[in-house]
Amino acid sequence: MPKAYEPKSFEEKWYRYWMENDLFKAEAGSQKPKFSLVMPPPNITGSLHIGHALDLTIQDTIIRHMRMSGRETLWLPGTDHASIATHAKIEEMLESEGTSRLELGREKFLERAWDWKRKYGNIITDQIKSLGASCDWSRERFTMDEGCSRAVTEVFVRLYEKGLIYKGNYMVNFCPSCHTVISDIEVEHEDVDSFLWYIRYPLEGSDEYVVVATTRPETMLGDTGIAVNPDDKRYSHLIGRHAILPIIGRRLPIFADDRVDPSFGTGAVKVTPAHDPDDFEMGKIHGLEFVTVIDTHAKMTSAAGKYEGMDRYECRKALLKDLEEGDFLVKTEPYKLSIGRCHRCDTNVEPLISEQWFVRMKPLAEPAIKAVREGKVRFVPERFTKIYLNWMENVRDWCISRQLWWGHRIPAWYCDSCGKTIVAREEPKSCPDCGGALRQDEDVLDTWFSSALWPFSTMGWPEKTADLDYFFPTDVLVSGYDIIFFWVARMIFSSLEFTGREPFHTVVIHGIVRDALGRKMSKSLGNGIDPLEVIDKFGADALRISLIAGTAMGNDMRLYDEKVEGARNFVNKLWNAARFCLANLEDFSPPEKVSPKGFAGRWILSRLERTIRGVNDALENFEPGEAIGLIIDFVWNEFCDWYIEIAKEDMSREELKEETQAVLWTVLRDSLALLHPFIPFVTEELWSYLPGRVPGKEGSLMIHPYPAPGRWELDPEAEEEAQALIEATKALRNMRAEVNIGTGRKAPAIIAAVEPARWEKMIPYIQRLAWAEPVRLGDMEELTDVHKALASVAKGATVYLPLEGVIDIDKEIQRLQKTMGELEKDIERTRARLSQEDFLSKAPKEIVEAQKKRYEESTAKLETLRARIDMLRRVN
RNA sequence: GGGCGAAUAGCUCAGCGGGAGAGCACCUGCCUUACACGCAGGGGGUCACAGGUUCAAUCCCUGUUUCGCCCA
Repeated sequence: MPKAYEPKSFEEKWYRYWMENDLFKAEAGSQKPKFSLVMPPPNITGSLHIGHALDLTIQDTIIRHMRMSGRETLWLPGTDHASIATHAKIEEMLESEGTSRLELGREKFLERAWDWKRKYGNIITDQIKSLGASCDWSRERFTMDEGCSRAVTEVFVRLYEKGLIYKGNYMVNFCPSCHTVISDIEVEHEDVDSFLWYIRYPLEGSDEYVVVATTRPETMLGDTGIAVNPDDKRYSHLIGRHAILPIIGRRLPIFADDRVDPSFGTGAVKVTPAHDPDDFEMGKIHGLEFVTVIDTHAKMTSAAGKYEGMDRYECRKALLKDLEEGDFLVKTEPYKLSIGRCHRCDTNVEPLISEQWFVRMKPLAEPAIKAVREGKVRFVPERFTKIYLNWMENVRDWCISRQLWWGHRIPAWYCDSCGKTIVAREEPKSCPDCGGALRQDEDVLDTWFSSALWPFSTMGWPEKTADLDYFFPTDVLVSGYDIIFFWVARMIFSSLEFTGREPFHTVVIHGIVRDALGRKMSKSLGNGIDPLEVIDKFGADALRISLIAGTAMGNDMRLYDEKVEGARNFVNKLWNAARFCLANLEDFSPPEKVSPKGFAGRWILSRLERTIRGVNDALENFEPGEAIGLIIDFVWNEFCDWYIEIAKEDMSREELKEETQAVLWTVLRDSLALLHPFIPFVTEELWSYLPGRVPGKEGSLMIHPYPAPGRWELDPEAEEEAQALIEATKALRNMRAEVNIGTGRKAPAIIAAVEPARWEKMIPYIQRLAWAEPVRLGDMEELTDVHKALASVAKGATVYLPLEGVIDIDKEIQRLQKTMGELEKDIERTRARLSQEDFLSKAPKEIVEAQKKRYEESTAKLETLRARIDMLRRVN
């Protein structure tokens, strides 16, 4: 075995081993209770980023824990076609080849896209493997594969037939750069510093004018009215009159509408029904003309007159110049305004009127709200429930069509002769009404329309399959809070609508991984951390620990090298602890039953039991950070720091050797098992060296039972004895450090105990742990005049460090007084508490008892110290 | 404008009604035959502020401040 943890030497080997032995493979219809998870499908365009690594690590921890706990587990992986992103990628590629999708045509374009998918689409799945993800690759799915596509069509047709999908002309968000409409939640709002331009509109048949303020002057070319608030006295005389649109010369009716905020600008607003959502509403109500002046490429249309062909911002510049020259521009003032940007490309979104497909959300949202309210779907942490409900309760219709080619093409056909629309599962040959030729809708569906079906489309829905029957509904869904609306919410209502079941009963929400400075990782900042590089440098297990430990579910976390380094150091510690154990287990074969007689063995097993209980509790509550923390603490600070050191002593004693071996073996075995869901590679590697491991795949740690509560005896007496030993050892080490006696250097020690008999067996350990030689044990009552020594109090004993030569009495008294000071503070607090009637009567019994015990122990220690100081003073 | 989260050691963060914790950093001493990716010892905190509930508050409630996020 190598002297240090070298992840590269075994990670690949074990993943291959698990795969070759089908250990990730789930069996539908198994006798065991099932536990299933679907993996949020990563994008085929992307490579594994640190957010995936976090998401996957949490899932793998959960699924491995459940698998070891005896469940038939399915973790279903797959990838997402990512309509916009992939489409853009292919277009980019075509552009670099000097061609374009329009030149190529739809069919050729799709061929290229599929080629691309086949070539690069699996990069990410291979990367997932390097993390150790134990998902069932035999069930891997792709949102555009045959089955998932059939589910999409089925869902579309059913919703359409139910009247829950409709097509219509509405104001939508158009991304001029992606050149497609996007849904409301794909628009990101940001406050930016801009201006408010005040423009003078002359009144018809008069020298007067009305001044309107606007944040988007270029849209004025499409103005078809002016609105004021009905209660605004300043403008009531203008209602019913007309203004003349500068430059264009259009007559604009002036009307009242209570949507107008009188405190905005001058209180009079220009109305551009074709380019603003509020104006769109007003335009419909007041029967205004709709003049589109900006097209889908964000260029000015012919209706913009001389500005035709200009980009919207170019037009703004030119227009403002013209307005100024024509004396129409009254003033410009700084203004903070909220702009909408495309989620994917950051381009300013353009509100446009366009004919698109929508999902009617209200009827679908209702059951989805109910399911969460009734606790049938539970969010962890709970606070995300409110976020979900708030969104679902105010959800607007979902625009699902996209002006792209890569994706699920909308199963709608139009008859050019009679105008009929046919929505069907199979392509119709001709118009059923008039027999005319049909043409399919050019658009594809929003990617999220297909991922919304993921939990059941992947299991074969709408067919009745064995997987669906056995593994659906799934149990848990793990996801980041950034896609609660995009994905989680949509899966819930889709599943309820089409399967009648909740897709999962628990949604575990995690935060996002940030850089060392707490910044969100982004391509533009270039601050992304590549998980593969981290794995290469520190190992997958180290990365996994650093993503899980020390963070609470739902909170953001920072990641940086020092953190991973710390995690790696723990794995190395485990490695070496195992190396020590194994080196001492060469002639050992596991016994039927392990029940140590010595206090040390009883102690560490008792601590192990407490750890097992804590870990199981934490995992049940989806607190993997808490769980791994408990194990690390146990392994490092109890097993390594104390038990192994004690075992070194016991191994040298023939009568204790066998028992000690059994304990070392047991604690190592259970620790590896406890750790396996978190750090699968190194634990499986170490497991393979463990005596008693069953050969073959049955012996894999992956399927070894997870340590469950009740495995070992709690032994408060042994814990107390160990505590006393540890305290005495620490007291001695402390005093030695005080007078610069280096570690390893032998120095005598004296222990004056209340019950010396109980300390006799401790002496060899104290000798070893505190480099004490010789150790003299005496009765506390009798051993009171130890001169020329430093003293410390431990539980039930005074510990002396005798020194040759003269000790500095004043300094020693000072040191003891410092300890006394701390004790006094504590005693005072407990004393005050214990003297309160209310405390004694109202506080729980255990608390009162604990306080009493604490008071007594502290007072005893204080008394000892006081006596010691008196003695020193006397001698002096 | 509405909602959510954070505020705890120099830094990063756990904890959360009864003794202020970890890792890193820092200081001191050690290559002690598992581990220097380590060992031993140490310093360091009015748990943001102000009220309230309680026998008891870092933890629960109310308000305030600062920062971050989501929604409109």
